[in-house]
Amino acid sequence: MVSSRSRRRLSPEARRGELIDAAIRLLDSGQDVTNWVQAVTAEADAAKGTFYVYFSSWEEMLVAVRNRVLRDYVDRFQRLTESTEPIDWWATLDAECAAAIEAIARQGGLHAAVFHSNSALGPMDEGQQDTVAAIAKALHRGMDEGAFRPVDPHIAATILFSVLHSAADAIATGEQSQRWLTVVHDLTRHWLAPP
Amino acid sequence: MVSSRSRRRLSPEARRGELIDAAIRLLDSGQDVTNWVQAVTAEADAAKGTFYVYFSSWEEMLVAVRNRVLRDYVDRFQRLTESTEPIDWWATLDAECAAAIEAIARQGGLHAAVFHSNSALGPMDEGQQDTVAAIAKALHRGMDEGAFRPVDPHIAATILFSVLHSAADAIATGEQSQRWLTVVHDLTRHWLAPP
Amino acid sequence: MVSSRSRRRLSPEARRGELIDAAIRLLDSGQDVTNWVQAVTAEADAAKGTFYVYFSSWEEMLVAVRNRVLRDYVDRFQRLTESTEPIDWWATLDAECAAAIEAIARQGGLHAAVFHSNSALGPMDEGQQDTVAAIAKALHRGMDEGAFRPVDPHIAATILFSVLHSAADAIATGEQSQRWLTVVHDLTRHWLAPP
Amino acid sequence: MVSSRSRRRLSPEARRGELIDAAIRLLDSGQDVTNWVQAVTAEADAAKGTFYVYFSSWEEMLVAVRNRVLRDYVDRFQRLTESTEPIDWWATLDAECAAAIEAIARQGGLHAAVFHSNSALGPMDEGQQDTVAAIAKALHRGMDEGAFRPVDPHIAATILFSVLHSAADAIATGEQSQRWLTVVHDLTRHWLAPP
DNA sequence: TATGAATGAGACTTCATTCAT
DNA sequence: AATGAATGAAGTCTCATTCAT
Repeated sequence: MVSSRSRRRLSPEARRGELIDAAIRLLDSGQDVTNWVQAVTAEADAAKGTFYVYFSSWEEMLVAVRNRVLRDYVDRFQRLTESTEPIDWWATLDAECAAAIEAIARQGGLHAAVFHSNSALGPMDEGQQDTVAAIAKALHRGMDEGAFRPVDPHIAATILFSVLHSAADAIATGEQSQRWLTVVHDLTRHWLAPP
Repeated sequence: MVSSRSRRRLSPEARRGELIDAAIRLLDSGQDVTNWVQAVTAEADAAKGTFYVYFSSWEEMLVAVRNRVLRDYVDRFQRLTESTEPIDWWATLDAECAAAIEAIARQGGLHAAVFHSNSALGPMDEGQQDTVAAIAKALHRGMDEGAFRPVDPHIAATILFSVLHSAADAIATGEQSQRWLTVVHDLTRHWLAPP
Repeated sequence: MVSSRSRRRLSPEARRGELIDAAIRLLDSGQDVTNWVQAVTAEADAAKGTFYVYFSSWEEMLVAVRNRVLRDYVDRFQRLTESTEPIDWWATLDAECAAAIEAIARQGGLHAAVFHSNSALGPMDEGQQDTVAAIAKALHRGMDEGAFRPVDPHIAATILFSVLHSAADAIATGEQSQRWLTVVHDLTRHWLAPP
Repeated sequence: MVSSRSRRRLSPEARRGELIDAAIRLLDSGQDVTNWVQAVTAEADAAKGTFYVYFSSWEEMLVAVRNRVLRDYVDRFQRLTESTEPIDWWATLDAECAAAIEAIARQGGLHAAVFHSNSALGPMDEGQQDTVAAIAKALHRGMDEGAFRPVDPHIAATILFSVLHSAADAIATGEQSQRWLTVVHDLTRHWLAPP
């Protein structure tokens, strides 16, 4: 062993953050890790025991990762909903779809771990619900302003979320992103545009 | 405690079938099993070692389960594609959607295991691809016959598959199935009906 | 590693017995073991995992050891109580005291582990209670037959048990057994002999 | 969460004393503590590291606790031995027995920890020997003054010590203290009273 | 073919102790 | 003197898989 790490004393937030960062990096990398705690602490240049100072189990870390990942989405849609400027809903929808697909497809392993994990967190856990709720709120406002046809916003948001995921998964496994973007664009137009 | 079972001699196919049945029952039950081989053999009233007579690893069993589960779907769509009768595409689509959602929602754990499994089989594994391909073929014929608007059949099938899953997941976690069926119906109409 | 142990297949009772034997041997040896499961399985020429086939934790093994050790005592006193022969109570008492002290002193580590363990088993656990009860019953009969002064049999048995332990501990740490035997003899005479 | 404590500066003796007090409180409480250093420092409202400023290991703390606990007993018997007043030996013996039983029974966990500890300190460790020696000395003087029958004082003291412990254990687990006191009283009379 | 006792690598976790601040 | 974040050796336990019967 070469890199004799010397005790790095950090503030709890900093260390916790470094651990989460390391976990995201590994999750994202798609490597086939079996010993996650060991791998993450190595990646974060910390001792194995340090992990358990901040997380009482690997599950708890997954929750933290999930929260950090979803926060991004929630924030974006929240800003949208709270904005007082006039919004070009269709341009925004297209942009968000493209951005989401691109982001998910890029960090392949991460999203699989965060969303497809068959761990203690069931399908549709809290974090995911928040995201869907944020999307629903935005759609709701778009309907109020007449940009979208009235449909159940919660269900529509859930479907949208799921479609974007499909697209990203497909793109991540090698399908052409342009075709998918076109189809998604076409789907949203036909589905949500007012007559 | 003397077990009532002692060397039940079965034909290999029968024994293998019993093991798969047992696995499906357990997978479907949604119980939090950690020790799968042990649980399945107990459920099938067989000894642990017997498992390895028929499957060389747990992964192999998962493949067998997956194949059996997907065969259903594939068969239905195949029959549709091969039929020479005239088909009422919209009635068929509605019926298939409703049936799929109902089936997936009912057997919650099983589908999670088969589709969301984070095991060696990646997202969009072979079995799933077969299913999607079967749906795509059916959609394709529907387009040829003018019932559906022309869209990329593979992508459309993938999206449909994913939407049905979302619906089933939502229903399984307690949402009202009627509302979802309505929205899915509405979505397919607007998306796929010719102008 | 040299002694490549080859899979020895034993009946569950035999294997369980071997493990308990090994545990008793080690406990008795007084060695300072930290990793008991590892040490016991090595001593029993078994794999570590085998331990957990028969005991779900080290505590459970301790209970088994305790039970086996105490069974001896209980049996002896039971035989005494159930005998229909006339009994020379004082000769018997002296003999039992000497035998008990000798046995306990000989297997120093074992009794310390079994009785002084501050583990989940509180002081005066079930096994110990059985032993005391067996002694009490014998004393009771001795009183009935007029050999002993009437005293509370349960309390007297408890005290006797504890005095014998003290004696054995003292002898095990090097004190002269003859002096102790004399004092115990003298104590029982004065305490229990009828006026 | 900002702790209200911040660098309470105490004199070394005071801080050491607080730590021992905290340890005694916890040991006495009978709670099932696994993490002693952590528990004691929390109880003493000090930081974990502070423990090692005053004790170089947990064993050292146990020694300190033991010394403080045994000092009480030793002092009482020492005073007895050194007193020049005439002593009513039987009244004193009864009183000491009752007091010891009561004290031990009350602080159940503490005495178990101090006397039954299966730690590095064997049975009959130094502290216990001091106590027994102090009792022996008192008995010795009582014999010299003709109050007690001559018996080996060291052995008698050891037995007495052990009997008192039995009584306390029994009372602590719910038996009636009055019965035990009576039997102990009766035992000492018959055993130690001159003819 | 069927069995189930046996295996052991390795995952998970703890906690006394250290040490930079 | 006091702190508490960091450490890592070492313990407990699991479970897919093997193999003697």
